[in-house]
Amino acid sequence: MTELADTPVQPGAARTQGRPRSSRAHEAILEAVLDLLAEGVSVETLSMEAIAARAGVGKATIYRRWAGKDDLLLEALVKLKGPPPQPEGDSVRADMIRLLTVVGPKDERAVRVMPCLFPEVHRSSEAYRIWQEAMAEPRREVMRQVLRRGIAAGELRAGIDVEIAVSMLISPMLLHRMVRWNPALDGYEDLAEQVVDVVLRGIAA
Amino acid sequence: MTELADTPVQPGAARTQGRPRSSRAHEAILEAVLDLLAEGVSVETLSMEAIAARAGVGKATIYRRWAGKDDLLLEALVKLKGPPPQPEGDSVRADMIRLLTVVGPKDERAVRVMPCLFPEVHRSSEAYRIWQEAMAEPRREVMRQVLRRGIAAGELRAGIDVEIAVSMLISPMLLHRMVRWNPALDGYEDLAEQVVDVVLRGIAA
Amino acid sequence: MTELADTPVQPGAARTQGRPRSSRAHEAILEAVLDLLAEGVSVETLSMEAIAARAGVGKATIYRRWAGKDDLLLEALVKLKGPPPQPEGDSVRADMIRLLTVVGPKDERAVRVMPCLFPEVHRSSEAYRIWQEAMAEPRREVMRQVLRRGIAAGELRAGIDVEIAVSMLISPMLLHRMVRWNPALDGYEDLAEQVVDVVLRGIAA
Amino acid sequence: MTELADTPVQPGAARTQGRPRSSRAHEAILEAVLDLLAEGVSVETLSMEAIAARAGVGKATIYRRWAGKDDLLLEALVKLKGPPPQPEGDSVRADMIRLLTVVGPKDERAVRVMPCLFPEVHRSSEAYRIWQEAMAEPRREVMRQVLRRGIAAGELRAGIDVEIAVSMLISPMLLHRMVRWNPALDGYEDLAEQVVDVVLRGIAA
DNA sequence: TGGTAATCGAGACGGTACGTCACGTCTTTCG
DNA sequence: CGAAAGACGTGACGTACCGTCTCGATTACCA
Repeated sequence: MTELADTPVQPGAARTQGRPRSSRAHEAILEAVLDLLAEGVSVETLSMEAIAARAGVGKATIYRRWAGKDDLLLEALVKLKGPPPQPEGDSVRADMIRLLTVVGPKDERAVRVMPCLFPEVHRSSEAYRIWQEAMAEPRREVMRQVLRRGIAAGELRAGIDVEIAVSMLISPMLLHRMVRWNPALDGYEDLAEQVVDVVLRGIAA
Repeated sequence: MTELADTPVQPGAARTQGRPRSSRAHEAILEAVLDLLAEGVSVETLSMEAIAARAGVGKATIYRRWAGKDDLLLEALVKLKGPPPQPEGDSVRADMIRLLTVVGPKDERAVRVMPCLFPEVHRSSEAYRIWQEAMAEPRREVMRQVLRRGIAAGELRAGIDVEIAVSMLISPMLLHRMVRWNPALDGYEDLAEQVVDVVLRGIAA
Repeated sequence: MTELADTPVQPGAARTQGRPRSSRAHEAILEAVLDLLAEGVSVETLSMEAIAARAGVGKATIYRRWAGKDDLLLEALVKLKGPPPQPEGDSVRADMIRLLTVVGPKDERAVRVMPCLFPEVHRSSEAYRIWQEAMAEPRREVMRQVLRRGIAAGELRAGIDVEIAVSMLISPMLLHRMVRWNPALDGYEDLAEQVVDVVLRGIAA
Repeated sequence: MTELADTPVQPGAARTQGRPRSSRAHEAILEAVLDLLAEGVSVETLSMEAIAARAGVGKATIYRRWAGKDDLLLEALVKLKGPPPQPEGDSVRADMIRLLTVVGPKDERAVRVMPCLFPEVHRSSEAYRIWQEAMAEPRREVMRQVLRRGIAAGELRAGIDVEIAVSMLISPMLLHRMVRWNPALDGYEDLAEQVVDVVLRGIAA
């Protein structure tokens, strides 16, 4: 295969000498990971060799950038999820329901990958940090703002604990999407609505 | 190593001829899995060879009993968790809080293993089935009964959806224990109390 | 590929437990080495992976038996050379010429491999030992006997140093066959004759 | 590392444009090769990357000058050996013994490298050519002259084959020095003398 | 009581993937 | 434009496990 072109990655970094790292290779690797996952390869059976072959890249080129499979997977997933959705401000209830139900266009792959990140996130503090910063915290922050707006508007009680409310809203949805924790909920198309209703009533003014 | 004795396992099964399977080997294998996990071996780096060596058992003896690592791990975890706790019936609130905070004596190992089961549970329908039957459903059932008792006693509104309430109660605790999903909640020793309070107010009569 | 059958190798050795090593695999590996060499693969470009693939064997099966490529090559060559030729006893001169010119049926491969053993023999004392015992010494011994018979018959001077004579007879032939050390000798079909004549005259009675 | 100065090599060559090649780099590379060998790195484990690093040179700078490792090694060895010794003319016997026993000051490295050249010399006709021209032929030529002088002086028979005599004299010494072909000769400090005596007697007038 | 049959620990089997290393080439910046 | 630096695709290295398959040696049941 002909070698990848050479747009440098990290142009302002300390490394200035030598041939710069190819951004095309970088992208090709991340794309290969997501492609293979989309084709049904499970995260456990996903091999670095297959990724390298699919990306048309040497294994060393992957290991030059990421410490291991988990590291790579994490970045691929962060790239996949993209920025969190923004509330429209109609009402706390409507905003919340929308936030809990938005599904990105490629979320099919995300649903497959996310459960596989749990072991890694549980084990590595670095993975945990990335995961929190890139995925969890931005989404929590959006919900905090919605709740605070509700408090300011008098919809919600002033003394409520925003963190707990956020966790209570997201957790059931997350577990349901990820591992279908309670099969009895499978029929609920309006699960988000019901969760929001219970929590909002629980913290209403 | 000297061979394990041979108290038969599955004494009433169809296999009647030949040497019966050693129940000592069975136990030794499960113990080896839990020991290795307790010693800090992650589930991903846990190898069948290490298990066999630790248990003083041939690899074939493991594969004769379980289909693979996931299968074995699941059984080890079920054995570890034991039966779900029983409510004492004081009040819905007190029972719930107790159910959400009980920690078995060996739960240190369980916390380590559980996140690693998520990928497997997400992928394999058989693992999902076992996990639901042996771990999730029994615990959900206990909580359902508490809630129904609350309805019968007039503490809770009659029309509430028990399944949703159960999921809303457990999910934040589960995610917190397993992956510390919201780091802001780390300081809450009374997290269970607060979650229960919000939900109960949300579904109060 | 179906697994190789299971005639044990080293039947009297210390290892008695476990599945015995397959002698078929052993043979297949050595054959693969010689086949690849015969097909023109140089010793430097000969890879363990190619050997394993050709032999239909896992790489571990090779490394279980030999420490590395050199070790394996040495055994393959010893197998290739076979036992040294035997003199017929006509006369010292005729016997010597025959010994110096005999070429085994597969010597084409031997000529290719032998020069490649020199670095290894020079570096590893173990390789040196095997090479001496299996290849060099048996051939030297045959020549010693011929010379001693010549002394006993009065053809050769009694005080000659047999070791030096042997080295002087073999060395020019060896260097010529292996690296064509002196290109001016290329045309000599009767090189062995001439070498023998000079040495015999030099040590004649 | 600071760049090497740039005294041009080949000042009169066709390349006139651009920066001339640094003769310092050339020397540094050859020195690096010999240094690494002297430090015990075997020829097989000697890597171009290590040479470049030791010489403070980019790999491309090496490949710009030599086709590969063998090419480079050959030049390093030729540089190491230096010109062949000159006979003093006392007598054929004394000259020969001196020629066969001279050991250059750095021959320690030469002894290590020479056996490693055999595979290369056997395989590559280009390596063979360089080796013959730079190392073997000059030394053979010196010995031819000594022998011819002996013939002219009536010391040696007129009809002898000089090429064969040369090969017979050098070969046992070469094999002994390089691979200790016959361990029984290890104790001979006067091996050269004995070899010369046998050959001279064999070709005496 | 002696044969039959399945299991035992042990470890070799053909494989796959690992993470590293070196190859020889290519692409930067610097002098 | 040559220099160093170092990334590139390639491919072999030697190791670790995978899940399967012999081995000889134990057990139990059943005749």
